[in-house]
Formats: sequence, structure tokens, C-alpha cells
Amino acid sequence: MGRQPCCDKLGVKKGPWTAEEDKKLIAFIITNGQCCWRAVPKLAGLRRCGKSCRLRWTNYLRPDLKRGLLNQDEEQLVIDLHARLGNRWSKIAARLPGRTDNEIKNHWNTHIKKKLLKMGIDPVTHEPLKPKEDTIISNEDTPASSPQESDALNPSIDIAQPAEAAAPVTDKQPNEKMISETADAGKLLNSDVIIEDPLSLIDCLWDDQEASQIPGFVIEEHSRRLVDGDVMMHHPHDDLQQLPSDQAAGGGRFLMSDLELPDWEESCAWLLDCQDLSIHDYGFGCFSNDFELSSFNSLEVDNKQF
DNA sequence: AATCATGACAACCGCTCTTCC
DNA sequence: AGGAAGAGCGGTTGTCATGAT
Repeated sequence: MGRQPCCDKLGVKKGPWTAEEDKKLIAFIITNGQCCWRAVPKLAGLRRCGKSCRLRWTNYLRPDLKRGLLNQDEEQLVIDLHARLGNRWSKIAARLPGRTDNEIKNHWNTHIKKKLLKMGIDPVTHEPLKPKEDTIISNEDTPASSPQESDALNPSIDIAQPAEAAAPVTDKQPNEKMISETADAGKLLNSDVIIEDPLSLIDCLWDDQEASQIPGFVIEEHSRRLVDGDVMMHHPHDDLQQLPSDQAAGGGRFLMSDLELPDWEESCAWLLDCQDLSIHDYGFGCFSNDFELSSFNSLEVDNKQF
């Protein structure tokens, strides 16, 4: 007897989620917490596979998600982590608060990979691309057959540098090697991420976005809208934040920790509403059952009702 | 204006891992 | 210890938007 499928294929809806389905799922999780995903569709009144519900929640509906393109720091971090971890997207995502493995994976495949190739860097090994076979010079001294191995040789690819200079960084002072201060301070990266010149970084990574014309360091933050006729959720910080232009102008080193990352609490007013109800972490399993659906329906977010 | 090509990203599939009995 | 079930992960596909012809 084979394993029972995760869901009954008959009568299970597939394809894009509708706003109505989203609403049902959110309402269910807020009122009941994350329980057995297999039971969720039935209990929530959804004709979806439990797996699909979990994916929808974790990748799209969770309140602690950032939306919008990864900013340049996040891209750098992803590249660095990819060099260390390979395609372990969930591990990489764990280091980027508010980002999902799926989102990072997509961003890697559609943006970063191309940019690295354009820069002459192999996105798999993070080594400079090898020349054609007939011109290959023996490279036996520095084989790098896996991301981990290549990482050991080339611990930090500084994408601000041209491809031929993607080789080991040599003249960095130890105290100049900056570690990204993520929101999850307890999981400090053992990273040598360093950005020498944010503008050249932007030029390299964001050349297709004309970022170099922007007179400051631009961060797109928490941009999330879900429009459902009369339903709208809006995470604040749809606007852009700029750092002082002198900081971005290339004078001196730029520290990731100097970024004015928006305060998470500011960005999630509606979650704080939940916290007011004695909900103190993002594990929605702890939502109290007395948090009525009616409360959810009338939650006010950034002065908007949904 | 219509058609085709391409890019971006949401969603699905199938496999593996973990937990429980 | 071993099997079943649930959850998670990574690769792939599908769909939609946008740009080019």
C-alpha cells in the first residue's frame, strides 16, 4: 500500500490564489494558528491542498515578509551565502529576515545569476569563468569543485570589483570586514561581506535600474499590497528611504550596519496590534483563539481598514 | 494594432527529512 | 527498528506583464 497523497487530487483547486482564498487562509491562521497543514483547507473552507496552503502562507501571506526586489545589500548577502551554502535556499533565507527561500531562489535565477555571468563570474562556483577549453591553463593548484571548496579559497566575492578582480581580497584590515547586522542579531553571520563603494556596487548590480543616477542609497522596503475589492492590506514603507547622500557618494567605506533599515515594528503595525493581544513572536501558533475573526476583519493597518 | 519573445515570479511537483507510533 | 504521515526543500513549470517587431 502506497503512501497516501498529501491531498485528494479530485476537487482540489490549482493555480493562482484568489484574494478570497487568501482572506480565508489568513483568517483561519489568525484564529487558529498554524496547525496541521493537511487539515487547514478543510477547516478553512478552501479547496486547496494543505501543502499549497502552507506554501501560500509562508511565501506570500505571512505578515513578516518584505516585498519588492532585494536591495543591493541583500543581493550581496545572498551571493556571499550562496558561495558558502550553495543552493540551500532555505538556509540562505534564514539569514535574510523577511525573505523567503522561494523569493531568493527566484531572484537568484532571474537577476543575480545573469549579473554574475555578465561580470564573468561562474554563479555555481563563484570563480571567474574559465576560458574556452582550448585556452585553458592548468588550474590544478586551485581546484574548486564545490561551493564550499571554492568558498574556502575565495571567502568573499566583492561584487563591487570587476570580474577579474573577484579574486581573494588581500588588503582588508580585519576590523574593516563588516558583518551585516541582520534583524536577527542572534544569528550573526560569520561573513566577510564588505562593500567598499556603494555606488559602484549599485552600478554593477543595478545597472539596469539606473540606480547610479539616484543621489543616495535607495532601499525599497516592505512593499506589499493585496487588493481584494473592498479588502486591502498595506504594509507601510512602500515609500523609498534614502541615506544621506554623502554616505552614498563613495567617500569612505560603507557599512551595511549603517543602513537605516526600517524598524520592523514600524513596518508591521498590524502585527503589533496582535502583540497588543499578548502575541509576542511571529509564531502564529501562539495566536490566542479569542482573537476573533471579526477583529481580524476590522484590523486597521496604517490607517487603512481591511 | 496584432503577434511574438522575453522576463519575472507565483505555484506545483516530487523527493527527502523528521517525527511519531 | 521500521513504517507511516506530515512538513520542508529545491527544481521546474505555468502564467501574466511588458517590450519588441
